[in-house]
Amino acid sequence: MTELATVPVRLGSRATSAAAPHRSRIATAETLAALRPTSLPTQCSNCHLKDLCLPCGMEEPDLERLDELRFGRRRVRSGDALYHAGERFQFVYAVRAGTFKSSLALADGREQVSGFHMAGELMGLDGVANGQHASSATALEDAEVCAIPHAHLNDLARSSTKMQMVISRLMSREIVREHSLMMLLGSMNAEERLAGFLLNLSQRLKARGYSSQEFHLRMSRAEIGSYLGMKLETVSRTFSAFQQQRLLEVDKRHIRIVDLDGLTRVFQPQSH
Amino acid sequence: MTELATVPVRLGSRATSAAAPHRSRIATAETLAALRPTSLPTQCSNCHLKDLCLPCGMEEPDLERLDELRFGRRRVRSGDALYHAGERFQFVYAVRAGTFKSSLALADGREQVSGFHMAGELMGLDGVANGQHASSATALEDAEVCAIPHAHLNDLARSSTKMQMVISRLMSREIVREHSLMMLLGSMNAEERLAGFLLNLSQRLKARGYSSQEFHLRMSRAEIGSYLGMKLETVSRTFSAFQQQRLLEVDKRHIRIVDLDGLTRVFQPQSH
DNA sequence: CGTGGCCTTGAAGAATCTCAAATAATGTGG
DNA sequence: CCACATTATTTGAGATTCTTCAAGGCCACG
Repeated sequence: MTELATVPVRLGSRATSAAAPHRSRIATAETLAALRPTSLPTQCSNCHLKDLCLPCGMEEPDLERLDELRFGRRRVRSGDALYHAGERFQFVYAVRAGTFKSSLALADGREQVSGFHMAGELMGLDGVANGQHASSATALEDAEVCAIPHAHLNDLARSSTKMQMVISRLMSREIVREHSLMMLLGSMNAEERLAGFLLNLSQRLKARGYSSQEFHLRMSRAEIGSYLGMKLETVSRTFSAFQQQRLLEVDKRHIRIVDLDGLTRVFQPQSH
Repeated sequence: MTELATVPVRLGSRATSAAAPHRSRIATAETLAALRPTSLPTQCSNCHLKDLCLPCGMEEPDLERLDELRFGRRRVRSGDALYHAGERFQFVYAVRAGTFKSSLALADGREQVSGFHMAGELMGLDGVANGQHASSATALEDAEVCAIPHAHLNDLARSSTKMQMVISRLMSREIVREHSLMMLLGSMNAEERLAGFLLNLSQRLKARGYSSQEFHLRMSRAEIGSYLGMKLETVSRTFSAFQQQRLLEVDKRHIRIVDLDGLTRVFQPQSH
């Protein structure tokens, strides 16, 4: 659990207090720990993640039904795998706390990271296709998930139109997510990719109530590089370049977005 | 309809008659035309694509239920769009004949191709997420699709466990497909990408009863390049390189795989 | 206080892209 | 059916981007 208490937030020295992070907290070990030890009855309708996770967009009659869903929670220590590629697919996992990476082992032993997942996001849906997980999921910090039996989820989907919509929408969202990543990989250079990555991260953190301007990366340069299709040295160089362009302030894994518009322009160079 | 009668198969001059294409036909305008004008009642259980398409893996009781699904067919002329990104999502489309590309228009006007689809494959599932199509689908040759109302599909899914499984499995398969494409884009060089692309195409053609060794590309070098994240000149050069390595014989869009093992080794350099 | 993991940076090399030109195939309109 | 415009493809040469190899720094941890 101690591996979470990494870089203490000491940006005050360099960060201007100007860009006031409104009603936002920086995602740290403490906020995570706060969610931890309680052993509530696991019910979606009470969950603090209900607007992000499975129940997202559901109204009372259906939401109630969702509580019929019985599932357990599971802690995963930093660095441990939640599941491995090839294992039998039984559960869909919803992240309660912490961050995960999805990855595949390539033939030659290298690893290809295919996604990062944070609170409220679902993992494992790629296992539906063949009944076995197509990728592995590894915790990047101490984490907790809800393990939802896929069979139950299916039962539930049959019981309500709304429920079914929600589930298939979640799967579709995964497809769309990968589409946009493909665009990133297929047609963008190093700066555009990293900018896109950071903006995406920033938005997702914002949606979770954290600061969208200042955050702590849970993944290494190598993992970012694998995800974005570039070498870790290139990731590092690009961070440095952004810093020099006064778009970011970078201190190891601590990132502060100084010029959001600028970063957005890097990501989407309008016309030519 | 005439735009289909493109390159007449005149490979005999260069192709050794040795590598006998067993029970296989080369996908041509004629085979396509053969499927055309009939106006049968549209039923999945009779469909010649039933082992590839929606009904794949379904047994009698469920298969029968599938025939309750009412949907129309639609012809799409070469170059025309079946749907555009942003349009309201109403139908899932199953390709009956012809080939499509999925693509997104980038901010700067360029196009990013995100997939190619052939007979028996479903298109449009990325629209479930937001109720509007996330990409456009364009016919690369005269084509025909079944337009399946998404609402009907959902009704059907609720009626049978098996049916539901099949549908969610299809969506999951899409996720897995994109995973592997991401790996292609993220960690492979030009030769590995093109080899992977050709091997994938080859397999899919084989599954449809066409020759896996000799086929006609429906897409341009630019489209292949966009899909694989490389420039059209690089695609062309890589084709030439493969030809020189005696892996392929290339005549414009006509491809013959001469050394399948060799091509596979290019794709998957074991260890290194 | 030394070790190992992670990150940064430099310099050289390789892969890919850009620009340019030539060729071939296709379609158009007389 | 021909001249002409158009598009797709191939190929070369130089520019650019990214990777590879190498070295050094920082930091947490034992």
